[in-house]
Amino acid sequence: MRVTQKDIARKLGLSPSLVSRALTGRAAAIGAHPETIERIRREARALGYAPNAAARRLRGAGPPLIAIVAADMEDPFFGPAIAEVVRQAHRAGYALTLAGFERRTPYASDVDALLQNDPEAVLAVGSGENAWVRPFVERGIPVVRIGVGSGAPATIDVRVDEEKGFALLIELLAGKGHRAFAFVGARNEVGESRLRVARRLLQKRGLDLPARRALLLDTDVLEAGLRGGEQLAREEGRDWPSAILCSSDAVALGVLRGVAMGGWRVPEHVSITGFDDLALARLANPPLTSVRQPLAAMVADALRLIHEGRGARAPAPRAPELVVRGSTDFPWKC
Amino acid sequence: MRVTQKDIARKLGLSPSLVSRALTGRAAAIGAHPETIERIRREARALGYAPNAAARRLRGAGPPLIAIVAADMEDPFFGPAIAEVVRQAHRAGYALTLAGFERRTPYASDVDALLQNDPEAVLAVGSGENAWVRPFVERGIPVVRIGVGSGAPATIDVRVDEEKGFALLIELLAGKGHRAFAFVGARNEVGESRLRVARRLLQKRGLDLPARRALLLDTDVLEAGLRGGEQLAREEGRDWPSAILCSSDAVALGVLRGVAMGGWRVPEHVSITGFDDLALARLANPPLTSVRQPLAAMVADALRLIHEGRGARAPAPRAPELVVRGSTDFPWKC
DNA sequence: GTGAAAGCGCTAACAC
DNA sequence: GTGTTAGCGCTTTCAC
Repeated sequence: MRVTQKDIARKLGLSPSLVSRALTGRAAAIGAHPETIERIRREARALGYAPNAAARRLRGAGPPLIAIVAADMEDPFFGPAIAEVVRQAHRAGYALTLAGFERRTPYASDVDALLQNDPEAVLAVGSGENAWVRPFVERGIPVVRIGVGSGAPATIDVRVDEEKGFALLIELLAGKGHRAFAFVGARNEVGESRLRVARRLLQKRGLDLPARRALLLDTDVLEAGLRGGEQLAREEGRDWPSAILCSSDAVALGVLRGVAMGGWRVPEHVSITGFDDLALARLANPPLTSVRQPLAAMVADALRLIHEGRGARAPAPRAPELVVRGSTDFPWKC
Repeated sequence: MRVTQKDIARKLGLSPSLVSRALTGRAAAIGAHPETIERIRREARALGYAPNAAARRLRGAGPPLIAIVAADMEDPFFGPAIAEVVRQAHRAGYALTLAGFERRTPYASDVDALLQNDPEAVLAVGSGENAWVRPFVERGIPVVRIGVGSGAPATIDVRVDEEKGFALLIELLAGKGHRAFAFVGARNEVGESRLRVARRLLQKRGLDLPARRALLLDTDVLEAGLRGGEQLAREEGRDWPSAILCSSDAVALGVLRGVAMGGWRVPEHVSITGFDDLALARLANPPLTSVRQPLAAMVADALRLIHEGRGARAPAPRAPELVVRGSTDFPWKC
């Protein structure tokens, strides 16, 4: 049997309420005997007492709960992102519960499990579709997303400034003389959003992104990069793209491999860029030029929004930082 | 306010107990009026009722809880591993709670949070040190680990057959004519365990693994590979190792980059192998020869052990499967 | 076939 | 300074 406050009270000949007060620090304020408090504390430690989280929550006490929704944990972005969420949430005194959705659009049972835990807020990590959000909104539970949400009802999104990010990348590449661009991503919210942004920025410079070079593939991110890279490298004619923008580092890793399979060398034949700047980007061959997502700041934003509660509005997108590595160079070096 | 069973009962002019029975399916067995049951169900749906998990747990009802402990979520192994755990646990009807430890040896507060949730079992994902396990063992809560645990008290470990894995890799390499081996890993349970295994197997073939080529670095896995690879590539003399065994794919990705920085080409100058066969292994440049960890089977083993409860004994290690890719070839091709 | 009542462990308002 | 009591939402005897 688990040790309860009642057990401690009985053993010490005191009342459960006093034990509760002593153990939650509310006793001194009330004016309890310091010595009694100490006795209680000691006994609790001796018996290995741990408060029952379910009872606390039922009572409305205890730390507020954040339900984390992770849409695609196979994506290398998620580990670091969730790690950061865990770190910060823990420091801020939140309890966490994890829901991994098997499919990108969750089953009802996934959502139910979350609802039953009556979270203070839901934190969706990564981009995705929003239909599942409705029951939470109806109950007044804020749903904050780190990433891009699509569809109704809207989530409160903490975003990186994709406009800024691609502007940096395109400036770098255009400055080196690149004129023929391609884009590869997975067909999901991130891919679609970033393709839109990249295309617009290219057009502003009078650079075209023809449909056959704007690839959104219906697979996971790693596979999308691989296939997209291969597909581009197979393209006939001599007007190959000299630079490939990718929707994320995970995609870019696949593209690096894909174009290598097609016989292209990076960056001699083609320059490739990522987005996010995962730890892995530095280890790619060649190391990946990318744009660093300020993850810690974004998680902090998200927790602040959750703290603010229902009326919170999405903050300004966070500016990313260009990280130039070996995967980009002048076009057609050889 | 949340909708409770009492609300439904009041609205329908029934008692809370009948509502409870109807909603948990225990009503028909007792012999309640089918029509009443249907009315209750309908009303619950109409009001958007969701049972309160805290109340259920307090009562001792509701699904059993597994606490997941993830030691190092930045390691690319964790995303896929946790994804698999979530999938299977969900199907088996377990609720999950996540504890991310900030440090590999957790703070007391991390452990406390877990204890307070009174889990049915703890599932440690990935290898690590065992000191934090004591409070659970004392309370009779089984701690199952997917990976290698070190120190007391022992966890129930679901392991891949490392002996078999390295035997396959070494056989492949030795068969190609490699005689000079090196090993790179991070200084943690996985690295140490796999180095031991690899060294023993090499010795059985009369192959030496000199200390200067058996590298365990005090950093995270990605960084360990990077530094280890660089260090090996800097080695003077002409008796360079022709093959580098890595403790995991994550390490091998770093080594690929590290040796490239030292000017070595893979596999022309040196062959490199991973361990785990992450999705990323296929995308490395060159693609990584590795050994596939049967993750799904191992997670299934872990859940079975949890189901069996206290007396469970560790199952036989699962045999991995060799996956040969481009990072291994004959020695000194050029 | 349905309801009343007790209790899971904890906390807080209200005694004394 | 400390104890008594009620109740969070749910399930389960036990009674009718």
